[in-house]
Amino acid sequence: MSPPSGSPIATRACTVARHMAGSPVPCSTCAARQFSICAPVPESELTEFFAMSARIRVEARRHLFNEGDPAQHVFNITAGTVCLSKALADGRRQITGFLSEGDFIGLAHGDSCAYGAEALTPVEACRFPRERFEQYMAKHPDVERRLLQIASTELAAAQDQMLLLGRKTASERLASFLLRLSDRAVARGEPANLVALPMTRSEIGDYLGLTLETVSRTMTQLRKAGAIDLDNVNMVRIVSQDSLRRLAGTV
Amino acid sequence: MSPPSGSPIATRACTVARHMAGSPVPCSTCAARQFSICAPVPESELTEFFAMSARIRVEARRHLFNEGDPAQHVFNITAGTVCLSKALADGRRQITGFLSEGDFIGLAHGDSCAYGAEALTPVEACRFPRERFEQYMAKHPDVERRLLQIASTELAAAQDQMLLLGRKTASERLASFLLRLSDRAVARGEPANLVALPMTRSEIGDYLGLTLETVSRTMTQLRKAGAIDLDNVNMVRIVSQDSLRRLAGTV
DNA sequence: CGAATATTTGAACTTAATCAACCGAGGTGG
DNA sequence: CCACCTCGGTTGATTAAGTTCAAATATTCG
Repeated sequence: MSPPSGSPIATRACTVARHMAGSPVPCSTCAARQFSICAPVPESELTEFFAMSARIRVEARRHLFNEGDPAQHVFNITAGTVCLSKALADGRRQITGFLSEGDFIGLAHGDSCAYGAEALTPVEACRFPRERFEQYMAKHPDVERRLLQIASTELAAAQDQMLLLGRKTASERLASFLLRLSDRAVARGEPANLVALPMTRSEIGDYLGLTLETVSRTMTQLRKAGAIDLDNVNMVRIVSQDSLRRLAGTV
Repeated sequence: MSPPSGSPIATRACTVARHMAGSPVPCSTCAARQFSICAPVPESELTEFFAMSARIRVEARRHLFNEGDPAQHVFNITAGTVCLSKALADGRRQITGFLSEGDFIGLAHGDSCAYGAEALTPVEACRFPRERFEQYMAKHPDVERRLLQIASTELAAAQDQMLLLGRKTASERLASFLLRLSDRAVARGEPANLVALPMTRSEIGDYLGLTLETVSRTMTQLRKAGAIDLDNVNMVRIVSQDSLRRLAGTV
């Protein structure tokens, strides 16, 4: 499913940095990814970039950081799936996004993390000390510009999600969700009609503002309506893009 | 309510530009505003900035632009209140934010506007041609950096809103909303306990993912609970910050 | 004053949440 | 190896929160 991210890379040679070197060989993990921080950087400055990066691995179910932690690092995911979430005092939580290879974490930070980040699968990531990353960024407007692009894209996605959460019905939410995952799959060169769900029903619920039961029921509805099929619990086959799109309203 | 924004300013001398000149006199409309694009720019480059700005006025209920329009301009609001919204085909809509003096519109644009912008009150704004603004920005990393800050702040706000829309009850939503407005009021030097609502119940509903009836009923609840009082329909007096905060959960 | 618009309140209804039972796959230990 | 346990998922019955439809009351503005 994911590209061969176990390929021989020096432990500290993070994929972001490699890509930034402008190497003609596209980086195996972050190449052409929508959110990855890719910008050409002269070879001479690469050492500096290498020096501040570290490759980390996080087991499934472990947290990269928690809501409220001091914001010490920024990350570029190179493998696996991460979810970002905010919680209320009584435990209700909202997942604000699912991230995978090529996605960047570290925007929207003040001094402390405004959200938590949890690995849903085993995760690999490049980690940069936040402060040094920002100093570096200040010297490289290209990187800053790329980050502004990323932020703008995320903002647009957040607005779509607000429309979904505020105004869509359960089936519209789930249909929209599956279509987005399908688009993502296409963007990374996978077939459009086969959507993997690396997250549980409960996590989908926390993302869509529903309960896990409603997610399950709605999944069954979509199946009975002939829009999707479940190859297994976490592999959805989209049978009819059209009916799914009609069910979704938009996005 | 709003600061004296009718003070003598040359028609094309937009407040953003004035502030950017690093004038010791703080700009009457965008000074110290959280989202305003303020950065020191040498006097010599000011002409260029003036040249591309225009001061516009928009009547209440009129649109600055519609969802789907080609994205031609960016704006800095200098007076009045604007709402940004996205709609579904059948008319359901989600308001993604209320903006007022000092707020910037123009992030998250692709080639076309991802959302519409409507004046809720008479509005004044500085308008910049998008393309020229971006060229200018490219030459001034300071402005770009400021915009990244803005985007990050908006992203954090969007995540708060997702938590609100996905997981909070009606009274928690309304309480959170009033507290945010109160914080905004404080930020502009107004009293914390007196919150003006320049928008209708229906617009509040479209922002909070509720119907106008639920907004009205919930307002009554909060009043009966002794958390707020209604001086008139669009002026809320916060009687007990504490109970409001307790009702809100967070934010 | 009167029309138009916004708000409040009421009653019936709908959607999704809650509570609860059951199913099935995967892993553990006897 | 198999019984058992756990965890995630599905399905059912009931309930609650908020929507919808409807009517009455304020408010604004010409």
